[in-house]
Amino acid sequence: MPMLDTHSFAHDCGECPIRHRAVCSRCEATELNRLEEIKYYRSFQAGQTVIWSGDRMDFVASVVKGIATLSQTMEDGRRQMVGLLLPSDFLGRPGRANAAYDVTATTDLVMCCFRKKPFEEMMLNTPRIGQRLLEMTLDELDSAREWMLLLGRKTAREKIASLLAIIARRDASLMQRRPSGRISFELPLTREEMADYLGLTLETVSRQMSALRKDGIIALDGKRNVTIQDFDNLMEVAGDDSDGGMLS
Amino acid sequence: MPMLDTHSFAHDCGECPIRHRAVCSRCEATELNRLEEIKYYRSFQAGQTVIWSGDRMDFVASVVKGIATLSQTMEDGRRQMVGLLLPSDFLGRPGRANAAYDVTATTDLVMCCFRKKPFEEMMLNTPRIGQRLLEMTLDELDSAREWMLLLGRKTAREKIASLLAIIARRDASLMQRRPSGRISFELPLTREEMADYLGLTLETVSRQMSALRKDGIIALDGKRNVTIQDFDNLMEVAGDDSDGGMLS
DNA sequence: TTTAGACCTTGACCTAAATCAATCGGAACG
DNA sequence: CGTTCCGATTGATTTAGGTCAAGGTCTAAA
Repeated sequence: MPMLDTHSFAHDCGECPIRHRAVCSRCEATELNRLEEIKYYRSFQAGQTVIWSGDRMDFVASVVKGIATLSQTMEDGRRQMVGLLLPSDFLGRPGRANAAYDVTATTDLVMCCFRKKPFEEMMLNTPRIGQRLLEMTLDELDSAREWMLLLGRKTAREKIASLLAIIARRDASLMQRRPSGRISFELPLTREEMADYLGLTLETVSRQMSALRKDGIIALDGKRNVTIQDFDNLMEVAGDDSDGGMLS
Repeated sequence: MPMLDTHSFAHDCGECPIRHRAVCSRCEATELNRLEEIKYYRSFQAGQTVIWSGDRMDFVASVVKGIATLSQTMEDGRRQMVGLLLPSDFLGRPGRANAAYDVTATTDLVMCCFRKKPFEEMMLNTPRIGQRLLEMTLDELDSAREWMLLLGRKTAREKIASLLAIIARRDASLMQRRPSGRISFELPLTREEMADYLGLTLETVSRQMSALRKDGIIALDGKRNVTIQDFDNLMEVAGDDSDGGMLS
């Protein structure tokens, strides 16, 4: 999970990642020192729940390392993932007291947390933080809407291809290059998690992965290591024209 | 489409609706006069396209009257609605040049537009506008995520019930009361639009509406007038526990 | 009053994906 | 070195919803 940059809300934090750079690029030392005061770290093991939907949530946070998922569950157990939090992504909602989703650590996870009250106060004094947050929230909204197209209208095969494309694209962008041709990466999700993300069952996910392998679109090494034989080809299968960017 | 309140970004605009009140409740006359300067109105007829996905978009806007839909379309014509804009809802994305979705007027529509450049400048000087926008965007994100659960995991019957519940809830809230018991309203959407919204075909929508009628959950008068016999009962059918609030 | 054209409903049939069930593979552990 | 366990795969079968097709209903214009 490499990072391009390690700027942070706080002036000298070496761990919080890129997304916050815009926040601190014109930093005022006093405000940033305050941020430093209200900041603390929390770690979670893979599989641990960060917070349950409906629970009181008195912090906001930023993912430093690892992956977390946002999901909603119906009483009978049907579950839908509604977001993936990657390093640098923001969690929490200023101005709301309770969590709206279950947040779960998919891998080992480190979050940089800020107590909510002082964070909100600071947002008022430092408009740039709010502006950055608005930008990020709009990005997430676009991603969520792209995902709605996938959930509502794509076939199982297209869904799988879309998910693989998104992961590949993210991996490529961390290497600072356009995704194209052959790309390999390790899946950060189990089949069941993929299913919950795509609105499918795990059996269907498994079958479609096998089908894509048989059709030479991807290669599989073990369960987790995926090689995309040709990125453009995969995009074709995904039924995408635009280059949307879910994953947050 | 009644409105509770007609406050606006602009100090003395009698048409822009409630959502913006927080913006101008502490208004500084100078800024608001500037807003007045860059403001203009546009009207659309039912069925007209406000803007196509990918088109240059040099304004942001607020719905004054009528309903607009946001939708995404795949090359082969599959369409998914990703949002509904009701009076007071905001359209547009500060800091992005092109529209991300097709925006279509479902009914006759009046929008209050602001040229984007000056609007963005003003956001910098008037943090409260950005704060309000962040709040609204977070609400929309929650709605979108609730919709993801519906699209990914609910049955056709549950989807229809959910949509009816949402429309009923909105209607009730305009009357300033909690939805309960018997509620009647006029559907603002055709069967096809409902289908595009729910990730179904129009035939399935029609069949499920008939089924709900036969089961005594709803009554239909003509195609558009719906009476919910018992709201709590409908919620049961929708499979909802929480009282989420899509529709924006 | 007829005609035309949306929009909606209903039926018959089909298929993609869900469900149910058996098996496999590899890592962890005694 | 076998056993256990968890995740993944694969097969057989079922089913919810899609597809195709034939009317029906209402409005609006001729």
